[in-house]
Amino acid sequence: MGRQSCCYKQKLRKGLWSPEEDEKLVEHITKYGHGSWTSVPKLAGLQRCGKSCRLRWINYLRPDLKRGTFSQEEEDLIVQLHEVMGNKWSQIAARLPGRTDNEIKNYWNSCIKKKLMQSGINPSTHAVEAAAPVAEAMRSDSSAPNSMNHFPGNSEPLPPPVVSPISNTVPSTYFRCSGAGNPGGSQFELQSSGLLFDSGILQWLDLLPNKGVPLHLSGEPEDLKWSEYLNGTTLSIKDWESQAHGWQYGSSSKEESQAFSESSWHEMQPPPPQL
DNA sequence: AAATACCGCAACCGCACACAG
DNA sequence: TCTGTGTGCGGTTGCGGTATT
Repeated sequence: MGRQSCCYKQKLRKGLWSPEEDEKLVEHITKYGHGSWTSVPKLAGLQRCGKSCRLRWINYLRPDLKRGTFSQEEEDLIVQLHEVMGNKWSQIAARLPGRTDNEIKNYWNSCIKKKLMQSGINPSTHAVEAAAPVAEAMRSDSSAPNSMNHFPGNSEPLPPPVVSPISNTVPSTYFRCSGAGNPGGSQFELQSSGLLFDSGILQWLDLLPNKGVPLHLSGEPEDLKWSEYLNGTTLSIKDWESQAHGWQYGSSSKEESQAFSESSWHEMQPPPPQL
């Protein structure tokens, strides 16, 4: 027999929040901050447990929440981050400004998962299991490059392509690469799991210590250059972001990063993402 | 129009961890 | 070192809206 919930013990309200409750909670936190969550309901005059208040605030009432449907770029980023982090929704959410872990989790389970499965991709492993899109065909093609900076049939090293997530394509973990070395100006696709991550290019995602640091999504003028990765001048995403926005991130210690993501978001909001 | 199925999302549950006493 | 408390996280549930029959 499991233990009873905190709400049961204290005979507190459960279920959907009323507008009045929301108003009380917002008013209290706006005035005093949340401090200890267990004391919030008492101080705010709510018949709820602290946990419930915390969840309501984080997932629904926070003023910096974006709401609305996910953009294609957000979806792309979620897929890429999930490939690296797995079901670490809070860590993924920390890199998507204005989105909550719960929101991302729901979106993943209700939408992205299905899309991936329809594309023959295992949403857990991100491995291609069925119908092979272009990238998979390239992978198994003996003429396919064994190094990223070569194109099939071209033994010469190539000028750096610009990498950006493909929009409106499924699966979304593919990158479209274009550059002068791309014969005929056509585009080819690489699957991130097979090439970008395996080659170490995207391992920085793993290493990122800064929670709450939004990733730059694709777009001008900050597209990543492969040569920057290949020749060792790769910026960490932190440095890159700092340079791009002229904004220095704080400490990377667990405590401070947590403090950033949890309570200092309103004081240290980074520049809005270039979506 | 009514019944049913389906889906998305808000909220709850329970576990793990950190920390203070 | 142990214990209790607070907090955060991932998984799951169930409600309400919409689509379909």
